[in-house]
Amino acid sequence: MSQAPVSNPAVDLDIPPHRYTAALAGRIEQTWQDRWAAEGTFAAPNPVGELSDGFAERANERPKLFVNDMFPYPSGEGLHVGHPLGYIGTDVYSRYMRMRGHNVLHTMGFDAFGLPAEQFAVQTGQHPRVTTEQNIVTIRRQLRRLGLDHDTRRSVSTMDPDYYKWTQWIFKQIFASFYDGDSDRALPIEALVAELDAGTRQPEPGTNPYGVAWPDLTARQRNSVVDAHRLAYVSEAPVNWCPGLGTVLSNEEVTADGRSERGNFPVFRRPLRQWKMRITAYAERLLTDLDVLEWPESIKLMQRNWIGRSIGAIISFKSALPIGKAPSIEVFTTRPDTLFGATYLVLAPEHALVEELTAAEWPLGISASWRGDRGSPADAVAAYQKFASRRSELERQTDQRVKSGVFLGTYATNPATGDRIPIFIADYVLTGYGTGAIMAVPGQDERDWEFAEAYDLPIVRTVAPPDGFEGKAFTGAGPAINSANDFLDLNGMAVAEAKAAMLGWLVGGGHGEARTTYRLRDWLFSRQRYWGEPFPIVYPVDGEDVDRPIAVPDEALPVLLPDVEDYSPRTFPDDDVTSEPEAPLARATEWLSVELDLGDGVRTYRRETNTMPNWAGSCWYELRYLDPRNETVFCDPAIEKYWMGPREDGDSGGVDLYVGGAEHAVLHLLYARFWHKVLFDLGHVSSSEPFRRLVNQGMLQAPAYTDARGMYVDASRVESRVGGFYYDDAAVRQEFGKIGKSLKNMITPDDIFADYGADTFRLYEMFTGPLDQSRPWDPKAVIGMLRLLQRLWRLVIDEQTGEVRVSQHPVDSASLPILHRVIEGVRGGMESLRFNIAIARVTELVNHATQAYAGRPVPRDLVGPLVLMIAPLAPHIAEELWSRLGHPESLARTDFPLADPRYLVDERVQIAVQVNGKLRGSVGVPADADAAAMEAAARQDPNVIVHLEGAQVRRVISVPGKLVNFVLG
RNA sequence: GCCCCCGUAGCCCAAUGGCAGAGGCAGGCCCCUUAAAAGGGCCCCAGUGUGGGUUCGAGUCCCACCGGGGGCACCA
Repeated sequence: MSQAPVSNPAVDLDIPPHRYTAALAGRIEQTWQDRWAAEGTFAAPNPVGELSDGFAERANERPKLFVNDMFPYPSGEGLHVGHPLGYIGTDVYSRYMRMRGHNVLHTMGFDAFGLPAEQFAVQTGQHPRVTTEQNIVTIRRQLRRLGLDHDTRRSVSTMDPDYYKWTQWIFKQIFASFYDGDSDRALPIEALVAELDAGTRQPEPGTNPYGVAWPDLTARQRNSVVDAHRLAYVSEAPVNWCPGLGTVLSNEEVTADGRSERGNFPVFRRPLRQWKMRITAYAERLLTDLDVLEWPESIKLMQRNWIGRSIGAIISFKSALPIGKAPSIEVFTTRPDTLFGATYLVLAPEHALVEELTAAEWPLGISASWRGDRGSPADAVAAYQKFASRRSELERQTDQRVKSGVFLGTYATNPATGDRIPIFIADYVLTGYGTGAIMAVPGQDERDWEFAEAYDLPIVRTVAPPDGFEGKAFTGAGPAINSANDFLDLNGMAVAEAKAAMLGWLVGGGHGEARTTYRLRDWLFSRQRYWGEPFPIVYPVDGEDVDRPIAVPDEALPVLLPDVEDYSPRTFPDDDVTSEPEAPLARATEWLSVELDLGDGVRTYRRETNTMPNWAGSCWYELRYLDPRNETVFCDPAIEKYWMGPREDGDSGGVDLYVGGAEHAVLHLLYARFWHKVLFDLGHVSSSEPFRRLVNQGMLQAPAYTDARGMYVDASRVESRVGGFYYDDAAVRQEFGKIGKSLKNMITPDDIFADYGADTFRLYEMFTGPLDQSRPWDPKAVIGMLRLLQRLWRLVIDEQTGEVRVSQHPVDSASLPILHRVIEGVRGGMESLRFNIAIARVTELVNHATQAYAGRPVPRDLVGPLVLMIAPLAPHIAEELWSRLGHPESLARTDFPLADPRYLVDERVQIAVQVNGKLRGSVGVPADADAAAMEAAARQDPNVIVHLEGAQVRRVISVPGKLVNFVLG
């Protein structure tokens, strides 16, 4: 590597030949990027295995640190200036911590599967792999140009078969497991089968629909029962079908107004046979383990809300059907105390008991509204079910929540009152929550009140509203009323007390039990798309186990994504409710059918044609970074333990610092926690959480401009003049918004590299505020950081000769306290991720040195620490100056400067003197002056004497080193 | 409708409950320059969104409201 000084070509005679310009910065930066790559400066050694070279020198006896960014989706536009905000933040932090002696792992990969790549590929007619690979090349170049300290050996891409082989392997692990409620963890499915065979365990409720016990089931039935316990399973259930995208979506991918998060298409609920992951089994652990994570409270709150724990009771209502078959209806309620006010029941339209509970004909005297104007209950129910299924979530919103439903013609008995109450179906009750059925208590529930008003049902208050209450349903706290029978009297009790009393009575009488439910639903895991991981699943085409999903053996992994003629998904008109999903892989006719010997001879199987959602690859990528080339295991346990293992008892372990956008609060971050916990339960990882500490970087907003018509104009062509902004001499209006094509305000890092260099760019992005705060990108303010680097450069390098101009003299005594205070401040800023403060401190020192040593060389002992302090922020210029100061080695592992405490305390300080809290003077005292000495000094101040004149001093507040306050009485 | 975060100079941002300003941009003046500026220096600029409260003392803690941003929303 050439160490010949780089200088400016003599193009402009007026600029000093060795001034730090953007052009010079660019040459320095690329030189150092080459050198870092050639020397493997940022290679983080593993304790064992292929990447363990250098562990003894670089890692042994040192603490480790695993810093990770949410990896990017490689879109066609490359990066804009908003993307690197977090990447630079983790880079500064990891460089700082490396200088603090840590073995730091920092790398970057690509979340390469997903919808946009597929859509882009369809548009351009190229294979998504080709376009995605091109995009990755572009982004890798941009990341390198930023000077990030990535260990590039560890980069992964989720579309790489060597990577998705292990995504499929983890899927198999999940598929081969069930959740054991007794030990509260996932266990291998074999353990379940063994216990069922031994009779020490019964199938979970709802998993054995055959009406006979396990020993009497046929082999096929047993398979079905076992499969229903798996953590990854196939089920026929209402799901989010999005005709506009041609695929089903998970709940997390549907917005509150019933549209797809991507593309904003309407979403419909309809029953389809799909793969799901039993994330609900982990609801409680996903909730409680949030407590130990160092995450932003807002993100924890969003996850808590999403998981949505409700504590309440299951209550059983007997139906009044004719002799023989009278099923009980189980409802979930958080307010068992209001049971005396339950005047009707409501089932979701899709509830499993609806058919059974539908009467043959209407009882006498039923009003037309209850009957839905139909001749028979069966007609009314069928019509209503059809109506409900055809309504998109969006329509349900826009209907202003007008309540609708029909009567089944059947009654149930309120176990507390013994009253006969009607059973309805209505779409305000949701299938997937609780038991899909409710007891309606209009007196204490607004929704039930509205329905009761619409259908003229009785309303009984069981909680006394306060005097003067004029509302309808009363949902607040108050004493119970109208709540007594021969065996139970709740009247007068407060809500909590009444709940407990009611629950005791319900349990004693066999009418119900305590129950906690969660809003979280199982994760819909299959997609009808091409560009994703194929499932490692096949189905026998004939025989006893026909159509049973079977995992292919590990040796058959990866199941490669086949090439198909047409990888575009089959999409439909947005509102085509009746359309059916159609997987592109079903067109790969040769791939579809496979001959395998899975232990019972060679047979023919058909492959699963759904693909995994693009969240799958990001559920575990941080683990693959640790051991990216391992061909026998997804990650060596010893390596995982080293980088991610718990630090002490009770610690979750996980990535030490994870930085990314808040938009993944309940998608990626919840799914990744779930997968990680399964891997933990099965003994594959030692950490129980993937990300110990999370920081959300803020969003960068850039100026955008609208013309008189309100249309966005190209921001790069807008000129700023006195009195406003102009585009082609026409006045335009400035606003700030998300950077991107739609606002025509794209700014790419490449532009900034060319105009200022990467170090200036890095400094600017870190300077505008704390990492977690959103801020505007002000194109005109970038120059300030270039000026800073120019001043720093001038302290070390003579702009005319290019010679190093530092002196060997000691730092003068006036500069020492400043130097050490700055060191202290920079450390504080680095550690709290408030790099803006670190930069301000460095600027202070640069400005001080510039003035204090104007016209004479700056001492080496001042410049050295200065260069090291700016190194994490502006690593290229720091390396260059460090090298020119005579150090042959990279500064990446040089100790970060440490403040000498002797210089942090002043000998004398100015303290404020207040009288009644108002500033009246200022006096100098020795820094270690005690309260009495400070008070004595304060009393000497002429202005203070005036204010104390003739007054009674009631109290004196003395804060050492800060102030004295006289409180007059 | 409910929940969370944020309001400090023209702008971006600092300030363990203790003298509101560290740093940068913009603006003004000066130096360097034939000239210019992406060079250097100096200067100007707010009483902390509003109203209460706690305190000797509040930008900081508490309450209410206003403004901005985000999340959730028929979840029993």
